[in-house]
Amino acid sequence: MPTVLRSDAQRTHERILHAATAELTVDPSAGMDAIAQRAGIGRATLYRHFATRDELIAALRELFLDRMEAAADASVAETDPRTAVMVFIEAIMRAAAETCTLTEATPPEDAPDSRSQIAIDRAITTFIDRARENDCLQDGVDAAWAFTVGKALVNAGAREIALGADVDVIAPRVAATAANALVR
Amino acid sequence: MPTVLRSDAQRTHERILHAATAELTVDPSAGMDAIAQRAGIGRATLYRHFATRDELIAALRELFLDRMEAAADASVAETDPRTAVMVFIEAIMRAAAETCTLTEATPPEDAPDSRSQIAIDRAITTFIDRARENDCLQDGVDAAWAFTVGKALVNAGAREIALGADVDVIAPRVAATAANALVR
DNA sequence: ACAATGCGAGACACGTTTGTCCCATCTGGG
DNA sequence: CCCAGATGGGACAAACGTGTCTCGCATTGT
Repeated sequence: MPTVLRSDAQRTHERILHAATAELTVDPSAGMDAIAQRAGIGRATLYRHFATRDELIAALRELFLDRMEAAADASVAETDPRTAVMVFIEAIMRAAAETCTLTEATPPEDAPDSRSQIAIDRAITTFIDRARENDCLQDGVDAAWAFTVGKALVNAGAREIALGADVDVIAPRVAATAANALVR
Repeated sequence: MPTVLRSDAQRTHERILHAATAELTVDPSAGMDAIAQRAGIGRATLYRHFATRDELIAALRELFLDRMEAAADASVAETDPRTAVMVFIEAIMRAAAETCTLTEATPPEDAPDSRSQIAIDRAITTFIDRARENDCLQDGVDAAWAFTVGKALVNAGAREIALGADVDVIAPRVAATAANALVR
């Protein structure tokens, strides 16, 4: 694998990311064979792009964290708590539908993920504090629970989409549901 | 395996159900080895109680559907939509924590599950209709979405509990969050 | 106490998945 | 045009999970 990819190889690379997202969202224990097949490539080619299954999953996770970080930054700008949640969640939802997955069976492990995790935690904390000030937080919601609920709903939405539902109908719906769940 | 179990065998049987619930909730692709280990028994013993992994999962599913059916019946009695959701979800949540799991990677498959599935569908439909009449349904919520959201939240809660959280704090919290998400 | 039953541990065969390698073939960019 | 780079397919070993079996030891219930 040279340092720069040829145009067709780059296309393949992205097709893999997309296929892996869809396949793993539907079945987190999907094998390399199933992923390659969905991507419409040979298994050998898949291994040329990602040496191991773990490496592929790590790449997906990395990509997703980037998108999440961007969504976090964008949502901190929103002053209204409810709008902030909706912007944040909808962005994440669309990201999850395109090229990424949340770690389902594999929690944050023990690695703190340094980089993006921090930005996300900060965004959530900011949102919680702001909502608390405005007294529009639902009872019993704290940062940890907000994260759990958001993750659960986005995963559910991603699953729907991977199963054929339309992003443009699911994403706003997930955002609205999350907002209702967390904010008064 | 005789028709009636000896007292110790019955204890083992329940320890298996409990351990399998916890293990599979955390990692849906957990192997028989991991389950046996968490139950504190040998792998051979596990196979004496459940001939195959599928059989174990089917038993779990069956148990859970029973509990869900009971919860459904109880919640139809509630006239207030919000209360109905909370009663329903909290009951399911506690059931999921004890001896059962929702099918994560394995959707309803193609088997309609006849028996309990019907009672559950009926409960959800009843609730939706009633809520719509009272005009207290959140925008964009229909039966399918209510099911998806409920499932996602209960799964998330079950995961927290399997990871060590207290049922008595999680169950009401999940119920409240689900109610907020679905009902105005 | 004793016989039936349940249990743990380990060995085993089998199928599936992972990851590697090779070779023939196709394709993109200079 | 041409060749380095990319791909597909197939063969392969190793690792892993499943399910079966056996043997010796512990527990139950009478």
